[in-house]
Amino acid sequence: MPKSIYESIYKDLKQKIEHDVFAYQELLPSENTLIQTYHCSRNTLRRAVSRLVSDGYVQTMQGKGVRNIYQPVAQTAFTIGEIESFRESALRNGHQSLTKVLLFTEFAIDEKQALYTGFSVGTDIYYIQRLHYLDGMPLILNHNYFLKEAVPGLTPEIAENSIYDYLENTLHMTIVNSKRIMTVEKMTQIDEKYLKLNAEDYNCMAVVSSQTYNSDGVMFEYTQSRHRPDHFRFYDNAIRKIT
Amino acid sequence: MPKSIYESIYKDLKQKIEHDVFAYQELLPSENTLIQTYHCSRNTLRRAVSRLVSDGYVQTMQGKGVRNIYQPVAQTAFTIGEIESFRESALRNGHQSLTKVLLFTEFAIDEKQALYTGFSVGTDIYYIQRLHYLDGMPLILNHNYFLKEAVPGLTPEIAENSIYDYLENTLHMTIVNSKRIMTVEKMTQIDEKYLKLNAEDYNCMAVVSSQTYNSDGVMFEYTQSRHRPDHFRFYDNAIRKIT
DNA sequence: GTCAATAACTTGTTTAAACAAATTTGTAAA
DNA sequence: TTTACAAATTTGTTTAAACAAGTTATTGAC
Repeated sequence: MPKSIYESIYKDLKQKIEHDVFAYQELLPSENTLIQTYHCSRNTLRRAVSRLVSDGYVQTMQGKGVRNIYQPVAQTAFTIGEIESFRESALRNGHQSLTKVLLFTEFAIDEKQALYTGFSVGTDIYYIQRLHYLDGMPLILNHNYFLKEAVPGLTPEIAENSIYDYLENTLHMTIVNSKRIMTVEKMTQIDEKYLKLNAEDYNCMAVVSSQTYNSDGVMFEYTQSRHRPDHFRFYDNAIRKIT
Repeated sequence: MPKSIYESIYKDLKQKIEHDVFAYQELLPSENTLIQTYHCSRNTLRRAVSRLVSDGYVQTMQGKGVRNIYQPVAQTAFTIGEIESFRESALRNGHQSLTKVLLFTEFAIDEKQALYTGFSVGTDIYYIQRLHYLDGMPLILNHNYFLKEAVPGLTPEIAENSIYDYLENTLHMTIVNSKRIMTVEKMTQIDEKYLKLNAEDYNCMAVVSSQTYNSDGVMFEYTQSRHRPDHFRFYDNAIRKIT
């Protein structure tokens, strides 16, 4: 339920673009026209449009108009590009998801871990290994490090369902942003074992390391997601920066 | 040279954050304070700050303030995250770059190519294969498809230096945005030959496929960049979307 | 001292207006 | 018809103001 005007306009325009109300390469109605359509101010409309620009849906051209450059992406099994849980992504793409908890433990961060996680030495952590299945096939091996004091009462049962659901709906935490780094790494024996891949085929994994912050500005999670390379796809839209 | 006020404020704040004028997890001065510092309106200041949010540099908290969450990333040889040429990226990270043209030809797009490039069937294209070296080591094998009518007068000599330099400074084209998809693919014999990797080590490549648009809303380039997996790093910051 | 209400301060949203800059359209002269 | 100029249309930038919503500091009653 959008709580602001610009969000609802953004969602409406986005939906119209996705459903071909405006053809590819066609110009959207001008700002003045859209202002009358939505009965809003120019700023509010422009705020909505600027988000479509960030999404790579449209492109604004001074003096000309706003061009629709949206083209639907061919969906593979798992496509990421936003902050969403495995469950959400699976649902959105119409797949069946299952999560198996391999390990659920807790410890304090040591010096080596502090380097790659970003947590301070001595921080108390829940460490969880989970295997995510999509339509019965193991796709992602997750190593989660959750800040213990920020995620009280976490249990293996919750981890088997959706931790993010617990965070947002039970603890009422708000997830804000997530810094992610994508790399390619050698497949380990653990990867091979759980993802049932033989290294003769692929011997690499797509690895997404992320640091996630809540609305208090606290980094409460570090996660390394190891993806089956043949079912991995990362989408991004970049806007040319000003020099 | 920033042409607008919000850009110069953005750059100044960004530079201050990178140079530790504000400590990690510290609050930035309040909007009112910064307005007085920069002698600008609240909207202009907020516009600058919102870009820092997009960059993952700061996080705004209603009622509290703006928190610095910037942490410098450990640089590997090649880090991407913005639209920039190989040359630019190499320079920025203080490395020596060299580009070798392997193939320079032209043809019309067929049906198969239309599917993955996004160009229409029959479109005239410059097709270029290039090998990018960083500090003497071959890192990236590029397959460029340039729209011929948008890039007139392209030569192998230009391709050996910087095509983007030619586009921007000679043709005065403005590059606006780029849709990118990151995947992991099996190493081909061509990859193996030119990147001098033996498949016993890594047998995969990090592949970035991109469609790039100019300021006229024309997709003028499709490129597949095949990266050596052990020197590849893709940085991204995601902001939680509204549902 | 403790607690609750109030005030002050912070960021978030929205509107209105003016001017700038780029493009397209219309008009009039050649 | 063509050209050149002016006008209209489009997006881009900036300012000002008002109110909303969340957090923190202060005040005052007990």
